[in-house]
Amino acid sequence: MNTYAEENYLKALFNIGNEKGEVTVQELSNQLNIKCPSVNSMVKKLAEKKLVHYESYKPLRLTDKGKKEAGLIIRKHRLTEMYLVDKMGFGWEQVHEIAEQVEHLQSPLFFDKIDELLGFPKLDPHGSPIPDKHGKIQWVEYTKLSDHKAGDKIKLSAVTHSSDEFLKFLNSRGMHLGIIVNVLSTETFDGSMTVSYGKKSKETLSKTVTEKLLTEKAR
Amino acid sequence: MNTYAEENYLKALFNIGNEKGEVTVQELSNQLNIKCPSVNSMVKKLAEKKLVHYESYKPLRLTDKGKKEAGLIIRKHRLTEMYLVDKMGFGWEQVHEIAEQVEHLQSPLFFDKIDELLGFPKLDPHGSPIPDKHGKIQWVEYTKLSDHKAGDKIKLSAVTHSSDEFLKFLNSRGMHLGIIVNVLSTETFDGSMTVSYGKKSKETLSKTVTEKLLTEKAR
DNA sequence: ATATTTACTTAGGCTTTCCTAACTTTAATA
DNA sequence: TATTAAAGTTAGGAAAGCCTAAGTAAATAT
Repeated sequence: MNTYAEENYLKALFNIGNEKGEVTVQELSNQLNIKCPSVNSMVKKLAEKKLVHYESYKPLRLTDKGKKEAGLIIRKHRLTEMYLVDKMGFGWEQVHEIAEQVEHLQSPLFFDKIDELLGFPKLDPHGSPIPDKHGKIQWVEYTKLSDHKAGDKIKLSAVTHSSDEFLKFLNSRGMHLGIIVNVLSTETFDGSMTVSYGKKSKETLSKTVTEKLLTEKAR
Repeated sequence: MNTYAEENYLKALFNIGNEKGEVTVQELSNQLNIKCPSVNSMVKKLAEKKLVHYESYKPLRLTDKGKKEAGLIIRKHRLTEMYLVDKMGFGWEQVHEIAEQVEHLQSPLFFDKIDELLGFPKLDPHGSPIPDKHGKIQWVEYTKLSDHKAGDKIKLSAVTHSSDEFLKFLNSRGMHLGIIVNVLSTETFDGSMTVSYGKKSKETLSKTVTEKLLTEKAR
């Protein structure tokens, strides 16, 4: 069994690894708000537990065992988020903080029940895939809204960041998963994009926003 | 804010204090499975935080502040148990373990929502009172089944122990809160009691059991 | 009243997980 | 290529929370 601290490292390793491929000590340090020397020694400890491939001065990688254990923590996180939104009535901007704590609970019974009550969901409220019981993730292919061009008609299917502020921003613009977005124009200068969706006939979104929005072809 | 360990001490102090009035280092040690010297130093730490009245070689008592904070933890515990039973379909024998972990979550939002979804319950699934938002407990007057005599007709309203085994034992006998119990006879030799309830016309219960069952006058 | 048992306390140590300060290795730049 | 900057590492230390061994106070028994 891993400690609370170890679980947080595994999760961060997993998330950064998926975004950027390789994980550096410094990125882990930033993500976790823990200084590099501390990260360094923890990572060596995880290497001893065969959870991380570690070589001095080289980037970090999770082992298969590490990936599995990280996946199981993320599974608990995402199941929790889904439960909080679907069954308890929380907004998608409220659930990350709570799930961050609930994910550390040790009770297969509890999470199996959540899974069952939700009908074995495949995605969390932010559109992220929920790892299966073996910690395996079924990747879904999304394209960033920022990669689209005028005339494209796509469905908003996921967000890459679940911070409170970002999601509140989306709420204030009436944006939620499932909406159909029409790209009206793009601005090469700053990468901003003008779109229409739902009742909004014209909204301009900065690149900071559009690159955090993931889409699928509208069908 | 108190640590996880501190919260467990506060809770134990509160529970033992309510059962026995005074709390000794040794009882805390037993309850928490932590050796006396460790308990001693933690208790001194809690005294510095003004949560416990501490004098060398004297029994321990929670301060008002300590009682309040302990009450708030127990509130979270009992709200959680109620939620697990009422909203998630767990059995009353399954929820203690889970609530033991959930009670440490720091999220007023989460527990307020639970409270609301449950309709602001006053009792948990074991009949224990749920402390209010100020940590104050509304004591309910119960009498032990073991204090009753032949001819008494009472309602089973609470249990004093929520261990898995004890509750499974009650389940196996078809006993649950709310049943009306008729005391048929008592045995002075070993304190055992023969009762009828529901579809059971004759069941004998040992004193070990009857003194853990709390009753109200049946109306 | 003294001796013994029991309960509590002190002393010192260990592990986990974090820190700062001071290197060392690798990568980037001149 | 030599230098500098950046990233990673080692050394040493602190706080939390536990432990065992040994001592002291209080309660009990003789």
